[in-house]
Amino acid sequence: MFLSKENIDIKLIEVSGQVFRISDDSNGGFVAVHKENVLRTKETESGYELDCSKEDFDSIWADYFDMKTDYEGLIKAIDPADKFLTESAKAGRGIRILNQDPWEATLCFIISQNNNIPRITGSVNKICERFGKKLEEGIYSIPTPEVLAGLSGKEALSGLGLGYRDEYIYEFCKNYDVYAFLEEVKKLPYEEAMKELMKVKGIGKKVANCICLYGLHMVNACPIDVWVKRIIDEEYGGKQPSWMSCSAAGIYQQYAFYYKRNNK
DNA sequence: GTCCAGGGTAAGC
DNA sequence: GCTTACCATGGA
Repeated sequence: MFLSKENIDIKLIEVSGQVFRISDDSNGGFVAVHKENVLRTKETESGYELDCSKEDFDSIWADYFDMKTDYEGLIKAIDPADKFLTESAKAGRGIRILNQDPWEATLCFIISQNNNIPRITGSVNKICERFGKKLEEGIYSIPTPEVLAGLSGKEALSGLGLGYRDEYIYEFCKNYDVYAFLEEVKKLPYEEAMKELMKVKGIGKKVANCICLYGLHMVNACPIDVWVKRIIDEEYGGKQPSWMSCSAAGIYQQYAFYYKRNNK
């Protein structure tokens, strides 16, 4: 089906640092993997040609791409006196906060700590290839927590570039009923969800905020990493701007993160 | 060789 | 509560 390019830009979403399961394909399009679904898209002038039916789009991908949220309205609500956020939203218009699978977001953002985006993507691809389910030629799902819990030890995760994070992943899968745990956390208000997530060894404040934002779609969650710290220091004189604690903080954070990392 | 990357833990104060 | 050493890895 055809998806009109109204406040959605898959290229920007791909490079915005929120997801590690969208990639370029060999002929100018994109491949997105969500749970065990694969979506191939080709960009045209006015939108995207998607290789799925309207029924599949409505039941699977519309929620994934967060089509119900009014991003245009959020951009209009930005204080015009805030030059940095205004510029960020202008540059990042089309970015949306995906509804990733909660376990996918948890795994990817545990890997993300003290790491960089190309390396994170590499590790995620490798762990999918080694332990995930083959969906198509060269495309694998995120491995289930059960599969990882069934390994003989964290040593079975070596060679994936995980570094010291291998233990965090293995122990979490071993000690928790991961899906049930994340479902319960999703029902909690933000502050309590953060508290529960941070009880897990390897999940601190920043990673917990990423799980809340990208996996549980709590868009008030505002992950503060080295780039957002830089934004606070260099763009706001060291004082955290009020939008970082508003009800859509995570969405504005995404525009700002993208702009700071790519354009400045 | 050093520095950095979407940080967190544990130990020390 | 707040600092600090240390953690594994590859690219710049």
